[in-house]
Amino acid sequence: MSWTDERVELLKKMWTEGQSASQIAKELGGVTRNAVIGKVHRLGLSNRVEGAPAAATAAPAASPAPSARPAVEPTPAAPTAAPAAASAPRPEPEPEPELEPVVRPAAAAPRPTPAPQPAAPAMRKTGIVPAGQPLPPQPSLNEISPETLASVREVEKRARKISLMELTERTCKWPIGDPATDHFYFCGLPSQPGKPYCEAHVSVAFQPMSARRDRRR
DNA sequence: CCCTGATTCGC
DNA sequence: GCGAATCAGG
Repeated sequence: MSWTDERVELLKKMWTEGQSASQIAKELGGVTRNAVIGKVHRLGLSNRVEGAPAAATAAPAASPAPSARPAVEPTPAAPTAAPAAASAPRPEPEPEPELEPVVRPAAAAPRPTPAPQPAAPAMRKTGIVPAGQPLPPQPSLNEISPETLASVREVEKRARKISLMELTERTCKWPIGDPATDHFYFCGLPSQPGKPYCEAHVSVAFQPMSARRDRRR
């Protein structure tokens, strides 16, 4: 494979969108992520802008780049979409240590069900969508704090939007959209170790008891 | 171990 | 120019 104009264009597009090198490599096919990264650098479109959560601690000490350093400042303030939750004094996006493993199958759960899965994943288990209601997966949004909800919506814009077949042990399996339409897909972002969802979705699937509060409806 | 991007250097 | 190997960090 070679870097045809079309392939380079797709590379630029995906890189700009914030896709990872490996994702781009998979999409292009015939190249490894190394090839993609190498190309990215040669094209000089390194430092991605926008809400780049990257910050991969580049050049810790040795950066012998003689003249390849445009001396571009890494953006003073990088609000990595971290809308500090309920008046948080500290900008710590880290999950509270006291976070109870209380599972909240948001989608209809009269009583505390020990089922560690909201709904869609359950579907995955049986491979069958309960014939009853057309849309069982989506959690009842009225029980989630507006902060978290906003954060999730933001994350879902960046979702990889992968298909069922692309799910792996480490991709977020949170369903997005209506399974009955072609606008359905799975989050696909990196899942938290040992959990089926990414950080954002874990936060809505597993909530501290304290965060639970009735919302008028 | 999984992943990320960065850099080097032989081709 | 290319990209595997390697490095460094999460």
